[in-house]
Amino acid sequence: MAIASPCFLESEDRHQVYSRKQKSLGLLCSNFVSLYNRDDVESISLDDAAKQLGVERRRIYDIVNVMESVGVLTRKAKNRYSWIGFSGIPKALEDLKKEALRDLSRYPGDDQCSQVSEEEENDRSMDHEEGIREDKSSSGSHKNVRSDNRKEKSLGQLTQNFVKLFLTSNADTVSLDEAARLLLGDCNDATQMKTKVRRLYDIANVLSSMNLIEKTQQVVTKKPAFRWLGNQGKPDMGVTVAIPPCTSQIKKRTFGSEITNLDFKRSRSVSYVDKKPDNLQMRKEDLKACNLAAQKQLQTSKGYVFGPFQPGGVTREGGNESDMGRSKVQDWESLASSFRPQYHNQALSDLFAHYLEAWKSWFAEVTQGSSSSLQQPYKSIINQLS
DNA sequence: GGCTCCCGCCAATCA
DNA sequence: TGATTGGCGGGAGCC
Repeated sequence: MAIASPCFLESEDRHQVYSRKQKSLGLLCSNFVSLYNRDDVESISLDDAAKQLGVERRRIYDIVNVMESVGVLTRKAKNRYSWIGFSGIPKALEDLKKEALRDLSRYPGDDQCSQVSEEEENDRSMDHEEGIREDKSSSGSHKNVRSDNRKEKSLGQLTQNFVKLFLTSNADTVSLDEAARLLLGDCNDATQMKTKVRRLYDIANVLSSMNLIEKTQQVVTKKPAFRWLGNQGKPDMGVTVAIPPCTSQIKKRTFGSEITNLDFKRSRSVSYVDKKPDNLQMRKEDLKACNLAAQKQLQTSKGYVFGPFQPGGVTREGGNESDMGRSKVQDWESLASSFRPQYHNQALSDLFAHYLEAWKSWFAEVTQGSSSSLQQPYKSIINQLS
């Protein structure tokens, strides 16, 4: 991690043009991760983070709330968080998925996520957060109601509900409008929608920067939307920069100064997308399949978590052996014999090895009990790839 | 001109 | 009661 000299940056700042991108929450999140994603980091002071990153504390609250809700860090005390790291994401997502499924069984046929989440949110604040943020103002029901209402609208809770949409819905992509509508339930108030979408933009930026989702377009409408990338964690953050405590106080927006983050394009790592069916309506059988897929996630010795595997173009559910198309098998076979990638990059080699393993297990599952004549072409491919 | 989302006000909550 | 937390929406940058 490179931390530029603050004073150097400040002198450079004067010649920089104000850019929104340089101050985005996503970039701030990347810088935050660069700063703290180390083995020796246990405790994080928000004051310190704000100072190091050259942003006001308010912005740190935004990103830690989102990060906490996906298990990257956890609140320890006032102004203090402990760093868990990206290894905490799979567990948090698993918990979220369980909750979402529990919600579904509690509200069969109800696709209004907001309604589901309200009750569950209270459960979470008690057990998941180990009572740290337990509502201590238990005297007076009005206060409780207000507090719950506030919690319910929190960025962290909204993040979890947003993530649940991906974990349990059939949609490949979700636009923020759709997400806002689903999370708001029956409420169609334009102002509330606008506010909710604003918050979802904030959340989406942070989640994108953690590679949990990526921005894309909806196929039909071409509207901007987000696709779930899964919980592969964050392999590498690259070089980022922390910033200008030379300017002792945070000023109001002034153009051409206060560059708090350097702009850099992170190359996205390969994503391992969870299997996604077609529409946003949650159905029990889909959820079952979704859960099954989650159980099959493979964790490599490197700590990366890969999504469920299935060769592209093969329909597994609802298909039978003969449907798999012998011609397709022949194609793979010829491809495997003619194309042999050489990966000099260790990460790619690991990834390839992972997929080979996944392919083998998928093959074993699919061909279980099938005729040996059907098995033969697959075996041939595996042998060649090995 | 609509989308995106930074920014900071200020209310709620905490210590 | 001062400090911390964070919901909220105005409005500016971006496309």
